[in-house]
Amino acid sequence: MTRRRQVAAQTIQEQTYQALRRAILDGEFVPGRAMTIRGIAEDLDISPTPVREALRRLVAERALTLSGTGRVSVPVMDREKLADLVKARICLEKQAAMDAVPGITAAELRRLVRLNDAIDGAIAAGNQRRYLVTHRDFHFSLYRLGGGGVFLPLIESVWLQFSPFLRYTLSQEHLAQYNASDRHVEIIAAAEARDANALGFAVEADIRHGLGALVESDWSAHAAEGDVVAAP
Amino acid sequence: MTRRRQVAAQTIQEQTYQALRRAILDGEFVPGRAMTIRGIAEDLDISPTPVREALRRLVAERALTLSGTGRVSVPVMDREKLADLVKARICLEKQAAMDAVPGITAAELRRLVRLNDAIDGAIAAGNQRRYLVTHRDFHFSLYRLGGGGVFLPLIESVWLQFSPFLRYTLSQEHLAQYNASDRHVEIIAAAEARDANALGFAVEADIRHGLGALVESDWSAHAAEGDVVAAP
DNA sequence: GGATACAATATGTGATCACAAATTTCTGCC
DNA sequence: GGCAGAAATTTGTGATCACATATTGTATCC
Repeated sequence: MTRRRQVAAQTIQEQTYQALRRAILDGEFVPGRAMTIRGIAEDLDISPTPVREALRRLVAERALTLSGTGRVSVPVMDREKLADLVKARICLEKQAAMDAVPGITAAELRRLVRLNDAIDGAIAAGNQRRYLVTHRDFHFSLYRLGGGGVFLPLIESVWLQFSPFLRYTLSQEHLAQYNASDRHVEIIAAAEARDANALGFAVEADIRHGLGALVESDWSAHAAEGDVVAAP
Repeated sequence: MTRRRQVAAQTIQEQTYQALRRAILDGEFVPGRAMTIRGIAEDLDISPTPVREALRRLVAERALTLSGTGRVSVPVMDREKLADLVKARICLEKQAAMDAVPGITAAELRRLVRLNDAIDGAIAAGNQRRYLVTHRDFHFSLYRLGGGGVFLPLIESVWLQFSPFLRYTLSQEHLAQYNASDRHVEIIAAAEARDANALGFAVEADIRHGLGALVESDWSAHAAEGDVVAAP
């Protein structure tokens, strides 16, 4: 594999970044627990340089946080931050959904329906990781339909910030409660109707009902820092 | 200087990042013109490593863009992107301003007044760079008063994306037009009244009247890529 | 002047190294 | 067991290197 950027070939740095990003989004790193450059490099069987650069990127995107001594970890969640992430999601994702309306096709609608079915399946199976992946895919399939240059990176940064926390916080009860009132169906209906206002409101309601409900709910300090017992 | 993070000491990487970030915000890099790691390292009299890492951060923050061959440059502006940046500013900064209301003090209000005077001075002097600096300071002095963990980095990323373009686009005419209807005075009045709704609307009006007005205005392709003749 | 081919030079990338500081482990004492 | 201190080890940082690729410069031809 050459080192240059070609359509299929990617730099080691980019591959490392994507692997770490995916792992963070899927909640594979315990919040608060430091990772080491050399540890990741050994895991991936590469030199530390691309790891360093990938970590820099993820810190810049707020997926990771840098300690006073240069150590890197997934940040621990707190209630104020969670409330801010909900607000950020609402303003950004509402706008992104509305901007997506001109790009909605029948194929995209079918995709959304399929993904929502997959979300239901993940919840029924109690599979948190699959829930995170399909849920994320559902939302981003919609937002990607608008212009992707400005809003998508902002939204991605926000998702990087709350997803690890979700992995350790969402109980079966939360998921069932969330799914009992399926706002995704409303999102799909508004998208089908190409009604930007209804779509914006449906996305906002989904966020408030989902992540927003966690702001006031009871999650232990351990869940915020990653419940070691519950870790896979 | 020790390499560890102490209250006063910063890593070379962090200093490099801050210097580059400042230069980008102040429009010192011509959009579209590639910079080189070794060039910056030579300018700053350091090795390429911290430059690489700083550039990675700035790419992640969308201040810089990476070409297919790994080259880094300040992105060229286009109309759709500018419109999206305006939308992103409105939703993010409106929320951040409203969240800032509980933190407004008399000293902060005096600071905003002083900064608005400085903006007027920069416009009267036809000093674009000073305008960019004071204008930015005005806005961020307000937004910093709310929780800084989520919204500030998002807003900073957006500002990193449009500020270089402003440097090469804003004419005296634009600045005078912008300042003829001083929305900052309205922002200050709403802040003084601790009226979150009025403040949110004032911030939105300011953005629409300022950056928003540029979406429909006539700026040449050269300005989007940085007008070499007009460069300092 | 423009196009082409080739040579020279520059560039980004990943690897490796050295070193100061941070962290962990070990030892001795109460 | 807890605490303190020392020793050992690990870690992040910046520097440097090698190399494949990209870019620039030069020569030649039409």
